[in-house]
Amino acid sequence: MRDSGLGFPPSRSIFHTPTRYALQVLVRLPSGGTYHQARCLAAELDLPGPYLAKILQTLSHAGILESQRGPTGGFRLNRAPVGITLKEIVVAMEGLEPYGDCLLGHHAGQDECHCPIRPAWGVLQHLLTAFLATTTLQDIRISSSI
Amino acid sequence: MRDSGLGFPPSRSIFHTPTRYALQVLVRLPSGGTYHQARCLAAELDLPGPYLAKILQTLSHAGILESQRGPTGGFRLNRAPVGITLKEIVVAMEGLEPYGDCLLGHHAGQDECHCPIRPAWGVLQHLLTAFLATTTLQDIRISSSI
DNA sequence: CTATATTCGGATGACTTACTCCTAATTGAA
DNA sequence: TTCAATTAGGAGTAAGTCATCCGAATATAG
Repeated sequence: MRDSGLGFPPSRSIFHTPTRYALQVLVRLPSGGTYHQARCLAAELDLPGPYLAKILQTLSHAGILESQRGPTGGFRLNRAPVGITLKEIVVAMEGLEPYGDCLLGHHAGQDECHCPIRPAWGVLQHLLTAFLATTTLQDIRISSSI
Repeated sequence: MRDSGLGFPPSRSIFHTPTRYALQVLVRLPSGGTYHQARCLAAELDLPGPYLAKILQTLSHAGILESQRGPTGGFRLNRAPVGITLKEIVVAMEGLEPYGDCLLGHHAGQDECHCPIRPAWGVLQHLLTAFLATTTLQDIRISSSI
């Protein structure tokens, strides 16, 4: 690959790293029952332990996970998977909903930007936001839970 | 907005900043004629001057722009706008094509990942890549060029 | 009550991204 | 030929992201 001279990364992901880590854990967490320790989850998914603990803490503050300290403590889902959308997870991890801005960087609202790229991009933008808003943990759950 | 404790940004854009700057310039550059100086382009678009110059340099290396030094020098499109796709611009600025990876971070090819999120996400992923590959500068040109 | 195991939360360090500055190299014009 | 204007390109700075570490708080088990 050519070097642009600006130091750009070799790949682009649609989500930030903490969001991907959060999703990897959430799709494997069983819907109820006992608590799961951050360290064990990190080991099973081969993720950096202390960093994942922070992420679980963030999800806990957002009301997506429930935490318990002490022996037999850990994290578990705070609600049924059918009630947790991708959008809620992304907002919890990254702040605002992604795809809100114009492709060119205009900060107008989703339907207020009138630059020529909008007719084509607007359709995709609405599909993306709908995808995040309607897809729940129930839809992307993994059968072989931890 | 709540503080996640991880220092996440207040907004998410689908492209990196240099890519957005590049697009802002490219949609306004007339298809031929004289050269346009980096400083003037930056002033008109209210973008950081020396940084935009670097970006124009990158676009020049990628064969999207043509550059000329000295008085009356500057930058101009190297080809007809109909032949320059969004994908080419993004690849020039960011390296690889975005949206190649799985939402959960699996690095398998676009059709090789079999995690449960794929059926829903795969459709959107193909729409996005098609959007980037088929949309050209001709489609998003701005009438009131600089 | 004590010891142990776990989350909580702040501080800190590396690495990446965004941006600036300065010195060449090159071109056009007087 | 000389000078001024412009891009070329590298080093350097600032802010953001990713990740680790450590002590405090809390809950369970004996």
